[in-house]
Amino acid sequence: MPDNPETPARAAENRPRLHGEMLSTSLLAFLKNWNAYGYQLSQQLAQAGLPEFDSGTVYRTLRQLEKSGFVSSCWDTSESGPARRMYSLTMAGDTFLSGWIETLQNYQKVMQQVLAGFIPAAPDPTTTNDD
Amino acid sequence: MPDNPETPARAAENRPRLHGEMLSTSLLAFLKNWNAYGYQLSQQLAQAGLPEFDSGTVYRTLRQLEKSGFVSSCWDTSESGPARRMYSLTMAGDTFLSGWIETLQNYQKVMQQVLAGFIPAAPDPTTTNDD
DNA sequence: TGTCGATAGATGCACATTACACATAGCGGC
DNA sequence: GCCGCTATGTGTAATGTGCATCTATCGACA
Repeated sequence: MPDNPETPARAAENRPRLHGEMLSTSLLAFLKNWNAYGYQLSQQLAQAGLPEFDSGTVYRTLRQLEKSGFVSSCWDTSESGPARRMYSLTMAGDTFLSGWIETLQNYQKVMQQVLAGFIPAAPDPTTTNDD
Repeated sequence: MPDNPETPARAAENRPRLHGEMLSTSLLAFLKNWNAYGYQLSQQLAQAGLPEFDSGTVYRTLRQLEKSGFVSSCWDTSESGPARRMYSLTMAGDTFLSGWIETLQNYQKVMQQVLAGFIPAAPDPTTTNDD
């Protein structure tokens, strides 16, 4: 039994988080058909019903995606207000996004199968019957 | 454009990874209907078609899940060979898993809607037409 | 003019998470 | 004894993340 539920494991909170690749791929998805800038994307993530992401993390993630070659950016000063860094999806980003969609669908399929009991947890040689 | 594609961004590889909460929740799902131990779970993740996870990470993740109270464990010495740490899902783990499934489904729904063009990327006040 | 708030992007710091290599130990075959 | 497989774990460096904070533009308002 857990002796200390006071651990810094943020997963222990009530609200599940789907950070990491989830944020990256959400951003890529939003950029699939439209160009957008960070502030905009940050708001849309929240509006879409996804858990809120830290805006600093969003900006950083976008720069990382650019370094990886999945998006490209340029400054947009056509509107009033602070300049915006407009992002657009690259071919590499589109390819990566497709691969992710595949992986995600497989992941969800596995989850459903496991939860439905279609995948037994013990095809191993030694254990004849667990639990 | 990315000046240096040689960055350590492992996302630039061809194979998308779904680490983080994905590993935790996959483990919780496998433990939903059966008890199992780390070595077993590590193999089943690969057999299920999910990307391979580092076994050290699997063991550490299981300990973290235990600290969070989502799984409980006890040593199993009934079989020959090294002792196994048998894990089982707790009520808290089951609750967390349900919440995750919900979040995951919403995420995938959003991804599909975005990719299908149902969610425009610019409900903002200033920009009238991006791109 | 000066200040405030909203927009827009970015960084510093502390800590969490992860990959990779490696360590430990039980057991079977030779 | 030695090796390989099973089974679990650790050390460490790199990376990721949340939070607070910073810069800067612009409009409103006193």
